[in-house]
Amino acid sequence: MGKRVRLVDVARAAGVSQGTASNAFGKPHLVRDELREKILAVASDLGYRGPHVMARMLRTGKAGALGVVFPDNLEYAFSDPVAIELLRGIGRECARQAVNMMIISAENQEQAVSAVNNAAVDAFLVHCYSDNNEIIAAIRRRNLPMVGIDTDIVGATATVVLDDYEGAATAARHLLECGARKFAILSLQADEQGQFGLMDARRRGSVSHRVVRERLAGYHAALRDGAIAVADIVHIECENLSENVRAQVVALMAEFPDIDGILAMSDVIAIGALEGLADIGCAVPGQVRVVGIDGVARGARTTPPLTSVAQNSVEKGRIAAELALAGEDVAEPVLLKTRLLVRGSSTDTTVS
Amino acid sequence: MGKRVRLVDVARAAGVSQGTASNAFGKPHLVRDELREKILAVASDLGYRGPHVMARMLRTGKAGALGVVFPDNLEYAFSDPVAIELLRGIGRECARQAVNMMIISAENQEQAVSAVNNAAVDAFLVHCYSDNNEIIAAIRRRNLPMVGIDTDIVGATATVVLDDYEGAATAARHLLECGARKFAILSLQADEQGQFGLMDARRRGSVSHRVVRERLAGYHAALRDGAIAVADIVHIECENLSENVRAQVVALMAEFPDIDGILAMSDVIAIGALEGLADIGCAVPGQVRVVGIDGVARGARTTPPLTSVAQNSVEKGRIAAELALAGEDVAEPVLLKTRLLVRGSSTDTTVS
DNA sequence: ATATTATGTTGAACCGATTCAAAAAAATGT
DNA sequence: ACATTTTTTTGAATCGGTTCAACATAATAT
Repeated sequence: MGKRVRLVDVARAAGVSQGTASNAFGKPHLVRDELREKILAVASDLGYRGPHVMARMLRTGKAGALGVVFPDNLEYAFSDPVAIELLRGIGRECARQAVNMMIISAENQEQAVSAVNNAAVDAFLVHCYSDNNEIIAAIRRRNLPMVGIDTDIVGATATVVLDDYEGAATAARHLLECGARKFAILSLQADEQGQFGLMDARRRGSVSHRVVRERLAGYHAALRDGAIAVADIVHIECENLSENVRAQVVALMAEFPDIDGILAMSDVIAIGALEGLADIGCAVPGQVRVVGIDGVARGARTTPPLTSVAQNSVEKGRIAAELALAGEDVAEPVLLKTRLLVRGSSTDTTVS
Repeated sequence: MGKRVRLVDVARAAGVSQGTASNAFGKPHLVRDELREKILAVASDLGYRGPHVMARMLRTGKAGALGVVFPDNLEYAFSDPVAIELLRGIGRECARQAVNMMIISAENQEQAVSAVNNAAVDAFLVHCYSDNNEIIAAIRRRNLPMVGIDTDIVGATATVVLDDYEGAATAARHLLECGARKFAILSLQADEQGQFGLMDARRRGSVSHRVVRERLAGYHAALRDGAIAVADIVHIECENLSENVRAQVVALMAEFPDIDGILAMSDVIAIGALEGLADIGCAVPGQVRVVGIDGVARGARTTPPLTSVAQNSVEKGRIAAELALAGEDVAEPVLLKTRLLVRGSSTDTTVS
């Protein structure tokens, strides 16, 4: 049970100063070849395992890691297809910059705060929907670069968001062109708690999640331009889980059988809607037309294939990671463009 | 641009020793309430951000993080459904134990070695298929607990694997019962390089990936019991990507039109096979029966739904994380059981 | 041969906490 | 009032490196 061999032990054994021994490992070009090899040989003899990671971090102040936080829901990060794409993009940029990826994990708010406080990282990436959050406050206290994804966090170094307004408007315009006149909007949850079911005007007026607010505004603007009154739209707040939406849509169609256009704020929701419509034998796109947002891979395999306003989540994650690691303030949010992906759930004509 | 406020500054300003100031943060019960509140107040006034993470790590030697390494293929970790389930399980256990999850990321072998060397973690989890690897050597050098998933790593603290032999045998027995007599085995890649295409007996004899070796043995044993000669089985080595397998299967059926049973070593491969069979209008399960391994969610939605030998990858990840964080040597590999999930790709009778 | 520049090495300061034996203060028992 | 026990507080040692100004040596220029 000998003690760990330290750099100073190596230096002594090799008869050099500690500074030189350090350079032999960290800045090899500063040490004469012959001497460096001797030092390395001595180190190897002594069983030195190389510089102690934590000691190096303390001295240099660099952790070599990017913190990734999903405050809303942590298990969720590994089940939602969009979150996984985000992670893939983050991972890609981390690999490029030779930085590790620290996923902050916790079971509850309190634990998350201490997880944030104990994370040895150089910057934080936060994916969430709104700001009023203990965890965000803890991150802010760390005084490290912090980049928000899909949300405006007050005091963030940078923010990366989808052009949600325009994306939603595109979806709505598309359904109008396809001939839909009676719309249902299947919203993502509007705030931390979520009140699933019919969404009245008051609730729509106090949406705290940026994504939901913007998409709602985009839908409404486009529909108004198509001479649809907002009051005639049915709004439903959904959990982002296909299974739950499926049942909600069955109920929705029972109550409002004349609905012929469904605007879903995510593909997961849209897929749930397709399943629900299939359950009640409702023809898509014959009777009801459906369009989602995200453009997830699975949408290509549903029956009918899902029309969606696609985003590039991998790239979103990558850019966010890049900005976080750069650490420089970016005043304006980075706005990512969407792309309409027309498939069978909105119109028959484009059967490939 | 003042310097960072340190604990010693707080201690001085509050008129207490540094030790007491430290306790006020880390071991509150050791400090008189009144005094602790005063220290915290002074700290807050001075703008102290709380104990420096890296300094604490250096002193205590605890990183509060679990390293997760995917040496074979890093982008892959976020695209393979099984790997994601594994990550979910690891995340779950990390959350339970209030430990963060450090994903080691790198673009190449060399970078990965230094990523491993720079990771401030308390233990490593390695998911890969074989041992002869620079990265594994680097991890071993760190002298931290190391748990292998799906592979035997020499010198690992513990190993968690599927009961691959029995699982494969189950799959083969099932197809025999369904009446298949002429078999193709679609193998995962056999070693680091992978030689995709027909797999001759020599190559089958020198498989370095444990998973492949075991599953092959399991298939063969069961088929031999069913009076099928190994020489009559067609072996194909596949990349674990549905798209590639799809084309391989089209070619396979052209060359061996009498094949009526396909044993796929993963569901991703099996799904590719279903697609390829659909391309050439081959009836499943009428003409060819297919069974995969893994039991991924998507298998429930293919046409026909995929029969598979299911494993619980989430639990596999969770157990591995638990063992890594415990850090105690476990001599025998932990063997996880499989469960046959009969669906439409192997037999018509069980249409639900 | 001497001045100048480039290269290699040294040694002490520093990064910022936690820990623990010992001292001080407060509480309890007789 | 004194001895004993318990609770608080202290202060210095320690974790294990990296950095940088200063010094020494070697190489090149004049």
